[in-house]
Amino acid sequence: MRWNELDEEHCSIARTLSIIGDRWTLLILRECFMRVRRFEYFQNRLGITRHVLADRLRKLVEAGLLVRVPYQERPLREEYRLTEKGLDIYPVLMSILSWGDRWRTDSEGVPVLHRHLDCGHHFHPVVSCSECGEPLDPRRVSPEPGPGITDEAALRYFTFGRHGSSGTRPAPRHPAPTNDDGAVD
Amino acid sequence: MRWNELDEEHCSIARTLSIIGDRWTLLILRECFMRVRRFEYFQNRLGITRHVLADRLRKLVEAGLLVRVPYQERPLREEYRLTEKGLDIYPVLMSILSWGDRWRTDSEGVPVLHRHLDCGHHFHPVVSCSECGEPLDPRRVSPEPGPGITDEAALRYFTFGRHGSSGTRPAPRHPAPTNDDGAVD
DNA sequence: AGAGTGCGTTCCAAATCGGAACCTGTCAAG
DNA sequence: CTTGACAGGTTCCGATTTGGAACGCACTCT
Repeated sequence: MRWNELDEEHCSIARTLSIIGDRWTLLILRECFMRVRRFEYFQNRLGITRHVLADRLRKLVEAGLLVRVPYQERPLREEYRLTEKGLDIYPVLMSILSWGDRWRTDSEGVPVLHRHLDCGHHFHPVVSCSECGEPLDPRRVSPEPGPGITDEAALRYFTFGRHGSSGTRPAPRHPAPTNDDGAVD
Repeated sequence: MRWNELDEEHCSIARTLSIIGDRWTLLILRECFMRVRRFEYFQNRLGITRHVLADRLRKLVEAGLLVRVPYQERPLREEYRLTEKGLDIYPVLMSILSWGDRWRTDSEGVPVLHRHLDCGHHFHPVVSCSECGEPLDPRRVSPEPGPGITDEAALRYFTFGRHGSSGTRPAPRHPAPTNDDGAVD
């Protein structure tokens, strides 16, 4: 599968990754949430190549996560601002941050704290169920085919095993879990 | 900044993206949560090049998100299983999925529904504050330097503008917001 | 007139990717 | 004893993408 076919996949994760799943895009969006809006500032803060930065900003505008808003005329200068669609990436960034805080922090402690202005406390983000409010445990979630899936995609995602040149085969038995090596799933 | 310098950044987002911020890694992890564990199945389900798959699996094992667990001897065959560190990526995947469900779903509806086995309902993930439980609004969160940041990184992240060859300059005034083009932040 | 600013584009070498073929143990069938 | 299948890679090559630096352009400021 080539990368530009990804946004035709019948999977919200694949479709989303076709926009934000590259090396620089999420870092650019992080800067946006830090109120960085201009080409030069993105470039200097991130150390990204100007060429790649121009390309990523253009793609983010095309995808509707950013808009160009003029801030002066003569010469026309525009800055990049988050749209609502772009703002809505925030949970993704915070989830990534939270993982990094937990798993990639050295003895010094976390690099950045986040204060919730509504309650006044330092916090970390929690992902929970919209219906009952409980934090999500991946082992307690069951994916099911939704209305927007095709038969072919349903077969691909919901039957275990291989798909492609060699035809369908019965799903293999999972061997009994041997959770003595750090494997937990 | 080159990509392999990213994990030395004093930022949990950059550090995390140095592991999962490439084209394929999150899709591989999505398959892991679907109980896919073997090389051939990853390859057939994702359509990824064997070369790249071998590389990404090796890096995920090195990073501690997956472990290799033997499932037969003669010849030795190992499968890839999520560790707790890998399982903890789940909120990231669900946040990405949720964005895709909201913003990239056509008229057909979402491709995959998720049922929470604890409450029995279809749900979508909500990211909220660990302290007060309210859903997070990015405009109501204030980042602050934490104990693990360096002076240099604090300067970089918390002062607006450019850093690098041309020296520090005063932060520019933000122009008054002109929210008439879809820009919301 | 000359320097500075902001936002790109162009050029080239290096790294990475996609696609296909090939390699290594092992077992089972003919 | 040869052949084929299977699982999990590795090797090779051409195409794409990236990093790094220089350059272009439309202004403004001194």
